[in-house]
Amino acid sequence: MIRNGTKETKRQHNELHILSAAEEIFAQHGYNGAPLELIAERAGLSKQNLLYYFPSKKLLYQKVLESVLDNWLEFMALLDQPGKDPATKLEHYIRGKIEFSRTRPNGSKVYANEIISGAPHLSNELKARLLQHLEADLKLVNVWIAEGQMDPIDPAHLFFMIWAATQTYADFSSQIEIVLGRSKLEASDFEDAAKFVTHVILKGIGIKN
Amino acid sequence: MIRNGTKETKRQHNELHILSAAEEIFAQHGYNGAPLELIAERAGLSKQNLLYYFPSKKLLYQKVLESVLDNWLEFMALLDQPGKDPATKLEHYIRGKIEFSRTRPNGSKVYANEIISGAPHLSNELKARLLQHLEADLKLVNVWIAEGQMDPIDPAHLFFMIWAATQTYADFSSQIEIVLGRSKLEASDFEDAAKFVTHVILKGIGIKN
DNA sequence: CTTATTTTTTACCAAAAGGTAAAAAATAAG
DNA sequence: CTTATTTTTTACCTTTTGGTAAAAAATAAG
Repeated sequence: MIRNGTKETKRQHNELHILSAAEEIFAQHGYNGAPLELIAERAGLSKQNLLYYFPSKKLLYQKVLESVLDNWLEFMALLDQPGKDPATKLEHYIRGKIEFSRTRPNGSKVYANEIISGAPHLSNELKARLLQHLEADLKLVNVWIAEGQMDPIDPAHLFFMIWAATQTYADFSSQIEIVLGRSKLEASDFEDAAKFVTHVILKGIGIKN
Repeated sequence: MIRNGTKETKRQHNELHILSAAEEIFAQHGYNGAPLELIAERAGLSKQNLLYYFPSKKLLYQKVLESVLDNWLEFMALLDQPGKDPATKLEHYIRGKIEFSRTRPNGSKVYANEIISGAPHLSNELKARLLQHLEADLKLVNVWIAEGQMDPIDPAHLFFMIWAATQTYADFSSQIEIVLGRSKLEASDFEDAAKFVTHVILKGIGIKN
């Protein structure tokens, strides 16, 4: 068995390339509508060669999903956001989510597709991980409410709104592009979005700052 | 040729039944993942018989999409909402969208899937219809801003937020169910959602009332 | 009752697509 | 250079699935 760096690096390189191609094609065509051949072509190899790295379509898809969720959860911890007051932490949280939509729109779309379909491929482990992270965030918001730093709203719905309002710039980009008259959303559009969402939500839940 | 009411009614009845089944199956499996046979089964007839009413899968899908969008646009006209002041009109608008999510979740999912995939089946005619309706709503909000009845925000982003925050209760229901610990969202959940979204958005854009 | 029309069923078909098996080629190790 | 290991290619195979053609059955018209 070969264990040196070079070999491992080449395999990893190929795998990352395939995962990236898969994320794009799955985002555009959905799980069922994405032929392995198209993913392989985008990754620059043959379907059979792709199957050598990922023995099945389902497994490839799950790896993509896992990678996306890992990335998504990075931005999840409200407590870990810079700043001390709720206003700063929430703004960073919202900006993190918008940034995710901007830099990884395909990942967002794959995830959205999966949830819309009833999350048939999402493992219980991933679901648990998501819930666990959210628990901590819900608690923190409840503390803020108890301290009178914001209106007494239901924290769960707050997160539903933040997720929806930020992800829409990735998932529904084709619609937003039409409305804004863009061929593709630009950095300034995402900045506008971040400002807007932050303003409305912070003010809307009565954050004092 | 037979032109009496009974015959026409039977055909229409079957077509509506098929459209309803298709909406459900397309929502759950996406366009490519939805076999005609499954739709036919759900509608209570054979695949070939379904093909008698809708000569192709694409055509069936487009009819579903058209029906959903028609329904969606009904709730679009901000001006037509009851009430005189911005607060009342906006609340009705938001509640209409939430009601759409509650009563036609499958339609919402089909539409979401279509947009996420880049709207490959959405005709220019439907897109134009959507834009036209939105234009009027954007103008109205701009008037409200000019009159100093609300903060000077970008109306387009306001609508993106309202759409996202309301549709999420249909499209992402599987995730929301997990977080709220429900096996299925209940009427009270939608009422909570309507109250929350209305509160945060009206307050967030500085509506005076 | 007979004929015309509509609806449903039966029998197929061709293309797409996921996956397998094994040979061939490339690469690394000794 | 020879051998072992990894990667790529070639050749198939099977199932799924959208769609067609025509016969059969049901229904309505005269």
